[in-house]
Amino acid sequence: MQNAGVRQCSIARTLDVVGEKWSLLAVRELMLGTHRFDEIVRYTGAPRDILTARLRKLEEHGLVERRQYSERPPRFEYHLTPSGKSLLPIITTLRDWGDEHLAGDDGPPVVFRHSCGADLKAEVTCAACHQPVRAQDMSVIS
Amino acid sequence: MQNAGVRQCSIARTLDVVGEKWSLLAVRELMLGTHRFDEIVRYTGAPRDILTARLRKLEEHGLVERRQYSERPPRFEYHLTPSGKSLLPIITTLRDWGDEHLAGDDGPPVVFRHSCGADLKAEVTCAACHQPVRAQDMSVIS
DNA sequence: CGAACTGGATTGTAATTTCCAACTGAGTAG
DNA sequence: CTACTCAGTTGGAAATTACAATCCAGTTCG
Repeated sequence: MQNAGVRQCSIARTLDVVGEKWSLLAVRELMLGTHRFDEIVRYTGAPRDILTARLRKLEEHGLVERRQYSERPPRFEYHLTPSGKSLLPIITTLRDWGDEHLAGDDGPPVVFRHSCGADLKAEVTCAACHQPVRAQDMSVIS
Repeated sequence: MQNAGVRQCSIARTLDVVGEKWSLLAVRELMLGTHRFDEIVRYTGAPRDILTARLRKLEEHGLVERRQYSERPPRFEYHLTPSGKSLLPIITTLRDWGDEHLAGDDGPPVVFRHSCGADLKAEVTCAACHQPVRAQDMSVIS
């Protein structure tokens, strides 16, 4: 047997679906309300053919829905499914990490507004005790 | 000017650092307490040369520290810096999404234990109102 | 009417990256 | 002396990506 020892886990499985360079940026755009192919191309900078492939893959996995909004000429829009929308925590934690650790010397960050009125700054908390989670507070169960 | 319109944001910047296939898996291993090159190779399944490149890149960006723990023979260990440890929310949200949406035919092997005693299940909450964040509760500020 | 333009791709080719296997070098164990 | 380990490096094939050009079916402009 080869490949023995490779850790099978949800992290790896998730990365297989959304771990490629342009996938999460496309998801970002869809969350931001961009739904047309050409706009996603423009705002992400992705090569058109790669973006096509990524959108198809996201569709296959049920994260994205391709909706025809015009029959003649055939025109399509891309929308996140509930499954795709639930990537929000991933997007926000990525954004927050970048905000904190990479110089935002240029351009306005992507800002979400939460329904409570504040700009959304995510906190990761423990579902059991509701305290913010820090690396030093956790250990591994092998 | 070309490339006009590409959205500059923290999400893209973060993905430039940790957005490649093997980077986050290497970070996962380091969080799990794996610190030796060969072990990381074994547990992630990454090609050795690619892993070398990824670790170097993470080191460049200050997420990983390369420590020599034996001079003769020369032996090294990799450790997360505080900056690297702060990727925890990203890792946990990726894991949680996978747990929820991708068939875990073989259980969720990577489990963190929070200091409160519970298995860590992350919740993303709004730092202002402390309510869990859902996609429909947020809007975009362009 | 014809010309240019738009959205949504597909295709072809070149450049780049990835994968894999083999090899290196400095030891250590038997 | 031989085998084995760690921590990579190297070389070449295979796969993926980038980028530009093309296509098609309308729509709008003049």
